[in-house]
Amino acid sequence: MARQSKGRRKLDIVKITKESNLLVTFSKRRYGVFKKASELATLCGAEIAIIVFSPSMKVFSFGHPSVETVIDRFFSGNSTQTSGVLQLAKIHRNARVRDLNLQLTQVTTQLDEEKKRGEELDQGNKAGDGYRWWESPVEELDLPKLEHLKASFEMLRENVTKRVEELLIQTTNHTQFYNPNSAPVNEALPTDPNNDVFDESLVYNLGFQNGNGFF
Amino acid sequence: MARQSKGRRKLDIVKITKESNLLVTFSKRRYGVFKKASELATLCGAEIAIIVFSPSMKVFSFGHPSVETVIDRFFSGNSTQTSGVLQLAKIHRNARVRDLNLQLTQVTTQLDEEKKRGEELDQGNKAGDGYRWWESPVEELDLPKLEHLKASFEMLRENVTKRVEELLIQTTNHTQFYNPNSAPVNEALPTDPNNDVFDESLVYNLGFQNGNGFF
DNA sequence: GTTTCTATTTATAACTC
DNA sequence: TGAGTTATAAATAGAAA
Repeated sequence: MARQSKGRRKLDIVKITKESNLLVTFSKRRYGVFKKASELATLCGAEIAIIVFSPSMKVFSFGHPSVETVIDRFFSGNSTQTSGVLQLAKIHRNARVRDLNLQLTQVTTQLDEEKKRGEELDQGNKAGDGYRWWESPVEELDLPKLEHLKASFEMLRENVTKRVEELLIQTTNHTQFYNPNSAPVNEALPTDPNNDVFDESLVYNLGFQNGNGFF
Repeated sequence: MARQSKGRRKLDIVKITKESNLLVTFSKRRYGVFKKASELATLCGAEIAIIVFSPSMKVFSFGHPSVETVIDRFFSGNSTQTSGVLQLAKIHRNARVRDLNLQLTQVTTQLDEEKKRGEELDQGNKAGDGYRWWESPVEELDLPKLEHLKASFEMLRENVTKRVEELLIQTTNHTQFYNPNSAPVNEALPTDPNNDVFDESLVYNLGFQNGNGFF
């Protein structure tokens, strides 16, 4: 007699093309991830926050003890009045300066190697300040080096972004669109809990029930 | 010959008491959750951010395309539109289109002054092979250079992120900054799995006010 | 703290209703 | 849509290195 199902099939981890399958898979796997997270929190007493945007940009979240608590802690849990997230990001960054210093040293070594390699390919133009080391391939880097590189990159990017911010505020009249020192000007966060996108996800989340107690 | 292992045993989802086991389990399951998240992102084109605090309050995070991007979008409450630094970049581009020449002139003039001032402070510090130019004051760079730099960051970011994910799961371990004024929460984790919450976090999130300007 | 090696338990892809 | 089924792919507990 014919099998009802071929059972679970191996699946390559590449974007699912078939829309219907993608939807089902997203739903199942999101559930799976949340469940795993819940178990991790319970088993190990860990705190965890997960935010997921579906392909259709719906929001789903899981937090133990709450998303806010964890994210707040992520940014050093030192939120003050103005410019909350920005301030927290700064604090967090400052907290890592010591580590970054060490990392930068290692990155320097790595970059010197890249630089040297680049010079072999283009003797005349790649030495000195003009050498665009960041365009070099990263395929041959190992994980620790990449993490160092990334950490350094994050700091530099923040510095540059901050500077661009300053330039914009100083040299243009667009501060009404973005002013890090004032309250958000748009509908950034609704005040009414019954009137925002999170509630929608809440409704979705409440639709789940399982025996593992993560709802 | 006796079996080396009894194989996987069923495990109740309650807090692990044996310290050594808890540690091992945390490590393995954290990896598992991150991997699942990575697959979800790849398979479904979803955006996802995870932040985990270990029992010892070390931080681990995973994000696709980045933790910052997802959190930023989450707090902006606008899942269709960019905000924060991304919005800044957009505004920036618009500003350039509208008034490129004037802006550049102004910025150039302004930066020339700052550059001069910076050089006075930085005399003789910039030469040499080991000069870490990315530590130099960003104030000395002009707008075009900053933009090039920023674009390069994005490229590097993508390369590195992609590579790291290939190598498995990006696991960023920050050293947590303790706030002496805040009470430790990890001890208060419920042992009852049913105390885990999904929906409450969504409500509580509304208390987190500033959704703009992550950087 | 991590990783390897099994034996099992779980998760889940494809299908059905 | 959402909720089961089934056969198989994956994850992982426990022991040990």
